[in-house]
Amino acid sequence: MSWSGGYPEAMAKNDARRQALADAGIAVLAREGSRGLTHRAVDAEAGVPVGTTSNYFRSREALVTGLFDRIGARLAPTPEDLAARADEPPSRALFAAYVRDIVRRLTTHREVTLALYELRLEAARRPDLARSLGEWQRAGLDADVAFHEAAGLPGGRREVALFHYAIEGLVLDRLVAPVDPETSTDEIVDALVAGLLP
Amino acid sequence: MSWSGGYPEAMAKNDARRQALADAGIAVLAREGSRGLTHRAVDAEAGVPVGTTSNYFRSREALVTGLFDRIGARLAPTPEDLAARADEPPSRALFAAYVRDIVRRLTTHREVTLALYELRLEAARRPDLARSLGEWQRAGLDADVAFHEAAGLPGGRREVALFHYAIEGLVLDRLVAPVDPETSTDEIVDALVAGLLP
DNA sequence: TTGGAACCATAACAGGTGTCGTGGTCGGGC
DNA sequence: GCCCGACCACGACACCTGTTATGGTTCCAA
Repeated sequence: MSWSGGYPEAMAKNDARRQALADAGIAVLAREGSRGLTHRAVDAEAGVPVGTTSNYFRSREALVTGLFDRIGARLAPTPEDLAARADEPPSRALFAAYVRDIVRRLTTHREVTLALYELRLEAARRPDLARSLGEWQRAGLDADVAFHEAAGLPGGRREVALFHYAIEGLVLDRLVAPVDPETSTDEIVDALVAGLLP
Repeated sequence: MSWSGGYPEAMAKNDARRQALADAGIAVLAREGSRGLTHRAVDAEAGVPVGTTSNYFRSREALVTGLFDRIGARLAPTPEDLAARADEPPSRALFAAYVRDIVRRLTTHREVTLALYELRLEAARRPDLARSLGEWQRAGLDADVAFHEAAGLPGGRREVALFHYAIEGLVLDRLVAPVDPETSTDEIVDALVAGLLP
């Protein structure tokens, strides 16, 4: 409790290792939940000696923040994701395919997506995290709106946001306990697009 | 819900107290997250001596299950909620009002709703909880579908499920970090109804 | 070669947590 | 009256967690 002597401010900076630890943390977060996310659990998951995670992320708060950054990086659409369909003429069908891709990406990366929901709840009670999360989400929405308008599709920010809500809810449902398992995810997405695209 | 058998033997049975503890647990779960949900924390929240929660819910798993039961009870629509608008002629506007009510109920009971999301994530990694949750959700959807059809509104189970997804996502967004704070929640609900009701 | 800085492994410690046991209190039936 | 069971307060204990300290290792520049 005597930090007056001054512990060297230097913190581990090996970025590859830090990233590996963050990935391990995401895995733990998805598998064990917020409750199981501890320094030692991340150490075990990453197969590194006890204490390593503690060296890289001084406090649990720092660890959570680090995970959030990494999740953002891992879930961000790759450039080719965006470019893939850029040369096709815009259409409702194209948009539907685009949204299907997003949902597929999220449900496929179950681990990362669940970890993100977990962090979202953490943000519900940590204002600083909420701010970061809000900025990140809004930036994502901005990009979606830009894409939307560049494609000449109808609807503005408000309408694109509707998809955001619906997709968030759909993915959570599908990842945890589907209420309507008979209907395929793609069908649902198509129905959403049919209704919500003006 | 199907597990209406007795409590595990040799356990406290005072239902009023058990319920009070569950409510305290919900408060803790919402405020501190899954991580902060401990027997002692519930004791403190409920203002009872240390050990009480442990007496009523022998293990943490039992505690979580108990909370889930209580949340179900607290979020279930009261009969008058359902009957309130039953005598008005069915219309899109009436349905919109109905959905607005639901969303308002969820966002107002921030505590309970956040706790429910928390449990949902817990269910993502505990199959037995996922089963209970699935049954509960499906029962809710059944009721919604019945109401929907009784009101003579267009659309079946699949369409009602779309509302389920959209509302889940919307409420989470609103409770944590709204991406589109300018638009009022009621406006959003109206837009969803306009689009998703066939 | 040597100095030192960054990086890493390990230990230590104070506190928190799940779980079980044990005795005490209270109220209603004999 | 008294006794029995339900209900409850409290303590104990082994384990886990966050955090900090410290000494060793590696590697590059002087």
